[in-house]
Amino acid sequence: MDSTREQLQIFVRRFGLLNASCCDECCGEQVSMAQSHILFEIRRADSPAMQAVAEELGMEITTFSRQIKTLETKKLVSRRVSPDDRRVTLLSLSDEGLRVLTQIDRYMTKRLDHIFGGMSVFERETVVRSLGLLNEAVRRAGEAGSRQEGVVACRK
Amino acid sequence: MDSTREQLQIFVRRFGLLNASCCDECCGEQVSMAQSHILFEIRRADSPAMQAVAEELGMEITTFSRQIKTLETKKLVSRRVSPDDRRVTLLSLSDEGLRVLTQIDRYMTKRLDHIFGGMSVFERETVVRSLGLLNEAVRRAGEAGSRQEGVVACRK
DNA sequence: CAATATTATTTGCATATTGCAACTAATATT
DNA sequence: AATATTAGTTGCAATATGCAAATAATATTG
Repeated sequence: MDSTREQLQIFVRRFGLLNASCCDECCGEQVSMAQSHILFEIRRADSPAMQAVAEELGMEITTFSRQIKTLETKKLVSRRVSPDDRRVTLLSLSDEGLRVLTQIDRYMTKRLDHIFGGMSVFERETVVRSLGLLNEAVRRAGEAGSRQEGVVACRK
Repeated sequence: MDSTREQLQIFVRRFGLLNASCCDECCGEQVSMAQSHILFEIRRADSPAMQAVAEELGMEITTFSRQIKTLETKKLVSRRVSPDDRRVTLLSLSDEGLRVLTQIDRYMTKRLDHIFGGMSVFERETVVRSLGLLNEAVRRAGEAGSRQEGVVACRK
């Protein structure tokens, strides 16, 4: 499990770099990595409330609020008041926002193709399946209220 | 490959949250996530030069320089001039720095144990092996000069 | 049903992070 | 010796972040 922690740490870091270079080099629009995550998540959920997205991304609602403001200014995201609860703001991608995200997708996919290209078909399948397992496991571990029971006593 | 991009994106994000909550909740010292990555990398390499670490982490050397200054102030990292080239600064963890990092390790490992706990032994092995493959593949794809040949024409 | 509590979101403010350009010091090249 | 390159630092302006407080809408409760 020890080397697993290391493998994960390194992998996640490298993937982050990939992701960042993508947001940088890709599309002309200036989209930060945080913002690309936001776009990604808005697309994934269907007209999600601000709360929901912020939580999923582990972002302070306050920071999130400001990011959305920026994305709205850039005309990549639009908001509307929920008909069910007028406190709630629902988010959706504008056509342009979707276009930008699609471009990022394309870029990432191309990079990933390249990375996976060095593997055998069998390896590739194994890896993809593993990612599924991993995500599922993280989700399961998370929903049991990671904050509370996950807290480890480790202050000196 | 499409769903792979999605799986990866989500996984990396969630792992990032795990990591962040760790830096937060764990050890009393105030260590940001970026800083924990720096500690991690200094330990992994042996007395690496600033350049090397900054590059591995994909951090601007200028930002990195300041982070190191902070970590030095916190007495978690120490620097010394390279005997071979006096322009070069070599980094190493202080005892305290190592202690903090070890604490973060413990915390992460415990969390990971929990996550992997929901899997069968077989699944676990598959996943760990896949991570190895993935890292290897990313490394290979990276060393061929990802910047140049990886660039995809995608400006509108 | 009025008073109170809760929830969603925004804003002010202080701090931390980042990127770029310019600078210093040391080493390499010519 | 003059010039170029490399490692690292610093100033400055732009962002991003966290916390506390404010606003507005909905829920709860006596």
